[in-house]
Amino acid sequence: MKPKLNDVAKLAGVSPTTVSRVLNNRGYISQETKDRVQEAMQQLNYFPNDVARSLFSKRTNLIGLIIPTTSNPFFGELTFHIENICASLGYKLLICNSLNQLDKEEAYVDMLMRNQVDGIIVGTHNRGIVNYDQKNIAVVAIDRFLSNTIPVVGSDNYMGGKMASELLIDKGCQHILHINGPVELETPASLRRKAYEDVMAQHGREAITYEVHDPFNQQNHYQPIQRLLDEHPEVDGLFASNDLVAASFISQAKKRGKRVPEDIRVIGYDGTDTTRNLLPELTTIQQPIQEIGRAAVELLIKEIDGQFSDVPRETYLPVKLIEASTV
Amino acid sequence: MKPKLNDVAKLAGVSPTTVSRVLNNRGYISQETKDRVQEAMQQLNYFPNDVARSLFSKRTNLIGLIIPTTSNPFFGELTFHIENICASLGYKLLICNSLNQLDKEEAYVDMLMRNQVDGIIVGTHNRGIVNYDQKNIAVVAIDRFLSNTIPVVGSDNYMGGKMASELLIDKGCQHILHINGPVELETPASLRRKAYEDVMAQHGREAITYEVHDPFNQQNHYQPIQRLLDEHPEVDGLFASNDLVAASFISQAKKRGKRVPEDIRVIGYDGTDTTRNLLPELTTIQQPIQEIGRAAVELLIKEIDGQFSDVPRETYLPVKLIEASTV
DNA sequence: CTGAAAGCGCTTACAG
DNA sequence: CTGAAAGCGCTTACAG
Repeated sequence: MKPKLNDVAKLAGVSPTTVSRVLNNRGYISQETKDRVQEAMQQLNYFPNDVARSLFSKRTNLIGLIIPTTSNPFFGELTFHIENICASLGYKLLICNSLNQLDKEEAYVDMLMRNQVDGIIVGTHNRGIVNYDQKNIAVVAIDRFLSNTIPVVGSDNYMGGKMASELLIDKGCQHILHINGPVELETPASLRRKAYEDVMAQHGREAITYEVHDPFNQQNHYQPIQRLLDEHPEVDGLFASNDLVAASFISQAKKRGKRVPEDIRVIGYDGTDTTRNLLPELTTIQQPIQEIGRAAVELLIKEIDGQFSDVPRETYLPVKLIEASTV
Repeated sequence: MKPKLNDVAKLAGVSPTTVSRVLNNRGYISQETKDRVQEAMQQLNYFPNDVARSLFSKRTNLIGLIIPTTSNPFFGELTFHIENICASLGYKLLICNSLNQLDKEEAYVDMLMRNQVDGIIVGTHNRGIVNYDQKNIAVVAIDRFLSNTIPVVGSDNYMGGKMASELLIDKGCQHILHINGPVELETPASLRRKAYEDVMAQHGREAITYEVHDPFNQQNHYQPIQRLLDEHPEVDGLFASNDLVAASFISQAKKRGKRVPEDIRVIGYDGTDTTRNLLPELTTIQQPIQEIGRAAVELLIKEIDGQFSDVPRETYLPVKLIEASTV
């Protein structure tokens, strides 16, 4: 059987109270008993049961992370950074891949609540249906407005969309199209689209956006891209709202004999390490993923600690243009 | 305050025992009290505290997953599938990115033990230093021999290495080189290398392997690949032990004016969805990631349930050649 | 400096 | 069919 605090107490010839005290380094204890207790712990190979501690303290140091899927490189890297930062601050991560499915997200939130997590970081699309406000728990959202009170962290989407669109203009493209996820005004990411539309308007161009329904599922890229290429054979510039879609577009365009960048210039969004490794030719707007993760965790912990007033409602971190050879 | 079981009991006018019984649907209870209790739970918005339950049951339904990093597409996808399968079986995943650092891995194992996880899935390289055998906990390893008793799950590495090497031979390559991680005989993945060496020997060729020290860090690809290209300008076939290294190789070779596949044929290993999306040209050996995840979880749960005799020591799942245009 | 008691929110024998 | 009691492994007032 696993040794428990009481076993240590007996072996050391002290009360459980005393063992707890040396464990938590709290209160006055003579060096002698401290040594004796520590030796007993060593001898028994004792380690404390955090479940019991949590029951008492009402703190689990557990954080729930709900994202579409770690399979996606952006979320895979975000998860890595968030976990890393959590670990350095003494928090542990419970991971939930919702695939943007509402029923799954709800089930995950229930699970997290029952497990008494101290807070939740949400990076999914649920059209605001899951009501986090009523849950009475610390929440931070990544790139998504969940409610009027839940803080949002993300990249400077408008600036990113602007930089991408203007770059295509500067390169002399005449027919610049855009591919994005489903329109949802509540998402900061739709600002990428807004920026594209604004830039087009400024230059007297028509803004044409095609929608990919679930951008995380590669299967779903095919159809809209085919339609786009069919309906707009004149396209000579494309801004995709994420790198995977940009990659799909490039493949399909090449299959039609189009050359990139000679015939069509392409720019993506995200700039993950994985994309940079696998497709270094892709010009893209790079999100500061580590910083987004850090900000999300730090703000969440402030909420957990009750310092709500220190938490800004919106935090947008700067993006960076990575110009490579598809543009 | 969060309502607790006792609050429900009071509101329903029954004992806590009864509430617990309807919660767990155990024992005989009249339909009437059942209804009354359920109504009280609804009214108070009650949900049970799993921390308290775990303390009693000595079961957390928590599984720890230790991997190098979810940033890597293989591990990102593996994590997704593992979490998915866990969720469908009522288990939750605590994620640990060790970056293959021994001290981190040890700290994570400690943390997991204190949190009373029911089992651990390990997918990292630690040269067998962390002694999982002594930890007295259910463990399954992904592609790694942790000890004589810990079950291993992985792809059929030898077959994969053989298929890759033979394909290059079949395509007429004369100078086939290999890039792999650090040699460590304890890892099943070194079978990819062994297969390459065997195939070369069978065809009277010299086997030449270059090592990338930490294949998960793209920075580390550069030097060995440069050396390879400097020292073996005659190379006309390359088998890389993972797709990211293959991608790095292709980029660097192209910068030297080499054409792929005309001058050098290249084949990778892993075949993740992300690679298939971003670099569909890459010929690769695809691992059955979902099946690996499923097997790992199912075996772990068998261990947790004490059915140790049903758990095979080694499970290797079949790989698949995906032939595209780099070969 | 140290210990006995009560309690964190549940569950399960044991009675009735 | 239902309840009082004890306990899961810890921690913290409260005494001394």
